[in-house]
Amino acid sequence: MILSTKGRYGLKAAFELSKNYGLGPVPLKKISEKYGISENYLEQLFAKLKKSGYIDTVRGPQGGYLLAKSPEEITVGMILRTLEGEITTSDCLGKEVCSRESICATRVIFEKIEKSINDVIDNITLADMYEEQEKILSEGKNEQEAIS
Amino acid sequence: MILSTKGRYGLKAAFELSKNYGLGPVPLKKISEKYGISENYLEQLFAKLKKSGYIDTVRGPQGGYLLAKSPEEITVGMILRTLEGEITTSDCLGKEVCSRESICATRVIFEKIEKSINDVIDNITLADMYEEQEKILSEGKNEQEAIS
DNA sequence: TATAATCCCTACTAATTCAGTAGGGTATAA
DNA sequence: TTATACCCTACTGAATTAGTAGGGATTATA
Repeated sequence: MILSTKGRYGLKAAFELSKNYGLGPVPLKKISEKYGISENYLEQLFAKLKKSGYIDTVRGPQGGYLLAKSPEEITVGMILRTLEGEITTSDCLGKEVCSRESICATRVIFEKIEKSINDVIDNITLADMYEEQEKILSEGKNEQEAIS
Repeated sequence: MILSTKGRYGLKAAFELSKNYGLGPVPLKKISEKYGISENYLEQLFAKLKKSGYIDTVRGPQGGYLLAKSPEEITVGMILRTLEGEITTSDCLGKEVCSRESICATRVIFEKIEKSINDVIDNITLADMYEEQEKILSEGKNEQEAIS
C-alpha cells in the first residue's frame, strides 16, 4: 500500500467538495458520515489542505469547507502531496551513500517510477474526476447497476 | 517515500548478483560492505528472495548468493513485490466501505497510479538495468566523470 | 442575546512497521 | 580441523499510522 489513509481519505473528501463547488460550504460531519471516516481525523487532513491554500472554511452554522479554487485548478497531485508528502522512491541524491557505478542503474529505475506516478497525479484535476464519474454513472445505468 | 529500504537495498543487491551472473556466488559480506548496508539485514532480504525462487545459495567458503534465473528472466517488479508486498494504492475493493457513487472516481485514479507503476517495474529486467548502466558508464566517460 | 452548529487547535495513544542488532546453528572448501 | 559462509529466530528503539479526547473561537438564527 503506497498511499496511506491520509491521501485516500483526503482525495475522496476533496472530491466531495468539488462536487459542491459553487453551492456553498459542506460541513465536515456530512463527509465523515458519508464515508464512515472519523470526523476529527478528517479535520486534521483538511487543516493541511487549508494551509496549502486548496480549501477555505466558513465557521458557524451553515458553515463548512469549500474549495478555494475551481476544480479545474486543483490536481490530484496537489492533494496527495499535501497529505502524503513528496512522492519519492529513494533519497539516493541525498544522504544515502552512493557507490557510484552500481547505484546509477537502480536510480534510473526509481526515477522512472517516480515520473510515472507524477505524470498521472499531476495531469488529473478534480474536474476530470467529476467527468470520469459522470461517465461511470451513465454506464452503470445502462448496465442496470450490475455491480454490487 | 513509497519504497522502503527493503525494496531499495534489495534491488541494488539483486543487481549486484546479476552483474556476477555466470561467474559463481557472491558473498553477502562483499555486497553489504560495498553499499554500507547491515549484513544481517540484507541477509533477511535475501532469505525472502530465495524463498521466492529468484536466488540460490552456496554454503561454506567461496560460497555466497547467485541468481537462480538469468537476468533476462527477473524483473524489477519481481524483486520489489517480494520485498515490499503487492504494490497497491487502496484496498477499495476489499474491506473499505464504498459509498459507491463517489468512491468510483477516486478508485479510477488509484487504479491508474497502480497501473503506471506496474507498467514500469514489470517491463524492466535485471538485464535491462545492466544495459542501462553500460550506457551511463560510457556517457560518463565522455564527460570525464563530470558528476561527483 | 442565547444557543447550537461549525471550524480550530493541541495533546495523547495503541498498534504497526521500519531498520536494524544479537547470537546462536549448520554446511563445506581448503 | 578450521575458517568462511549461509541459516534462523528473537529482540528492540524509533517512527509512522490512524485515530481519540477535549477544550476553544466564531457566527447564523430563533
